[in-house]
Amino acid sequence: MPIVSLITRCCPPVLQARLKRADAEHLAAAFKVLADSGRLRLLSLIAAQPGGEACVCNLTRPLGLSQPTVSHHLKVMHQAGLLDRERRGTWVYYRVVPQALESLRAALALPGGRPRKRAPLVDAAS
Amino acid sequence: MPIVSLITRCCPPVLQARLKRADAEHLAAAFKVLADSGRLRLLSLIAAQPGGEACVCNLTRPLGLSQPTVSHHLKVMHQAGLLDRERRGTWVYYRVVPQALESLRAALALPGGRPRKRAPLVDAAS
DNA sequence: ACCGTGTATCGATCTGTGTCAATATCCCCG
DNA sequence: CGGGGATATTGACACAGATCGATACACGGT
Repeated sequence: MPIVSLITRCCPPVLQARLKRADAEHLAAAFKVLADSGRLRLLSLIAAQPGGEACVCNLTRPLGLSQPTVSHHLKVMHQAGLLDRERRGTWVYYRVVPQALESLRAALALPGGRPRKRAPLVDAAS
Repeated sequence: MPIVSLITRCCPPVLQARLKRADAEHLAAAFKVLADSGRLRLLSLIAAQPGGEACVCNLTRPLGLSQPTVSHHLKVMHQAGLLDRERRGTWVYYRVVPQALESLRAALALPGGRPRKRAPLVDAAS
């Protein structure tokens, strides 16, 4: 089970309740995945690609990392649930899973923030 | 300059634009601070304390870590800008800096989400 | 079935860091 | 100003992980 799925279903926001040991470890594992500049650039790069997807061949050069390293990072993020992976012929395409980032974002929510249902993302003014 | 201050003023959300190398490194450094279960539990524990503050002596035992280790984690988070530090007599009190977590949270915002102004941190209904 | 290209794994290395015991520093109080 | 408790620093160690070259695997075309 990808680590971010665990986050989504079990971990309250850090500042909202005393984190249980296991929850803290899950969250830490998830943030560890983000705690690398190469991976962050990969996420950003993939998301910026037309169609929101990219194959490894398009990612190696702009990152300045070797192909094995890029492949390794992609694997880590895929296993964490941050990236979707799809093979099409010779190429493998990765795309960002927005909900994954969203659940990590939720874990950092401030306690004051209303527990509001997800609805009103569209705000009235503008 | 604390790392999260850098984030606040320079880094766009990861999925919003291609991250520059330097921005990616700053963000990674910030997430690295969160990528430890002990530190997450410290944050959570401090925030849950009455008054939102805690001295080291109140943190060592529930974490099950040695005093030097706890002190080390607190220092890391303080230098990162996640914790405020105040000495009162013999004791040192730490408290969470909510905007710090907020700016990290902002970095994970989805590209669709509107760039809403920062204003409504204090919400009307208590 | 082979070959070439794209991707993943392996093995090795090297840096970073979480951890603790020991020790130093700071501060209050008598 | 000396003692004791609270916090910080130091030094050492072990483990995790980022990186790369070499190599294995997968797929499509010929």
